[in-house]
Amino acid sequence: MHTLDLVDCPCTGGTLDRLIQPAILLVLEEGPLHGYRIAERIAKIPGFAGQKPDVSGVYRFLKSMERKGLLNGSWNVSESGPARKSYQITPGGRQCLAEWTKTLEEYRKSITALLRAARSTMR
Amino acid sequence: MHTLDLVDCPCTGGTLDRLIQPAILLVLEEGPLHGYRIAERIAKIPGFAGQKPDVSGVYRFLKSMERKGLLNGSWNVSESGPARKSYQITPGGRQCLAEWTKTLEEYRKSITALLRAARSTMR
DNA sequence: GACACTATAAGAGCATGTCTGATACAGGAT
DNA sequence: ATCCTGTATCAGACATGCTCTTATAGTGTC
Repeated sequence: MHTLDLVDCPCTGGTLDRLIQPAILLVLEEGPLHGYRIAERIAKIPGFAGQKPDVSGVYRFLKSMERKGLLNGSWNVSESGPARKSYQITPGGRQCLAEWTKTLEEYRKSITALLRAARSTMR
Repeated sequence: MHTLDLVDCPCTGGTLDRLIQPAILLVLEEGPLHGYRIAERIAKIPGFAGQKPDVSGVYRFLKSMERKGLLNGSWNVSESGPARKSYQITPGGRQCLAEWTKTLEEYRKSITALLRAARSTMR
């Protein structure tokens, strides 16, 4: 019998994130920070398994979130090292984060319901 | 003061699904069914708020999941009504569903951690 | 000088979700 | 008979989000 190759299957979780934006808002709620540090900080949130999210994606989200008015960005031309763009959360960003928590709670309910149904069906 | 328009913002949950594939597998675990009925059955899972998923997407997933060997499809040329394609879960599909439950449990942990962090930060 | 690490960012490609439209059958209302 | 609604399958197009690759550039180490 030959085993199915599920390495590239979404069931292994490769396509299941979508938490970067609320994570960014959450990290910036603690204080202004620049892209690279934000990615490192997200990795330290328990449940993210120490995994730094793709920084490329983080930069893209920072840009789009600044465009939407959720963040304010400002360039720090430091004396040493490359220029860093520091982001700060806005009142709109805080509002968005509050909305995110409601949405994530709903979402967690759906997942819990699915898991419960799976457990009762699969035996 | 002008309020931010968060209608199209992902924080309202519009971009946060990704549960259709495990839901399909779960429904088919109960017995073979065709696309339209699968969508209706998914809507009845508690936590999906009675909302039928986009049937167009369901059909697309059924096709791709059949290609991967997770499902077997067969046409029912019924005496009345249009032809229906009935799908049945395969052993590979069961394996995939088992993997999905592990993945979703991990995912739920991440969301829980995010929510906990948000609650402690936002006060 | 080569290499690793930090830092920002654009581009391409893929998965997923949604919307629109095409096709077709069935039943009821006008 | 014609229209409308509901059932049923499916393709095309578009937007969003994630990943991978690549480019640029400064810093520190060997």
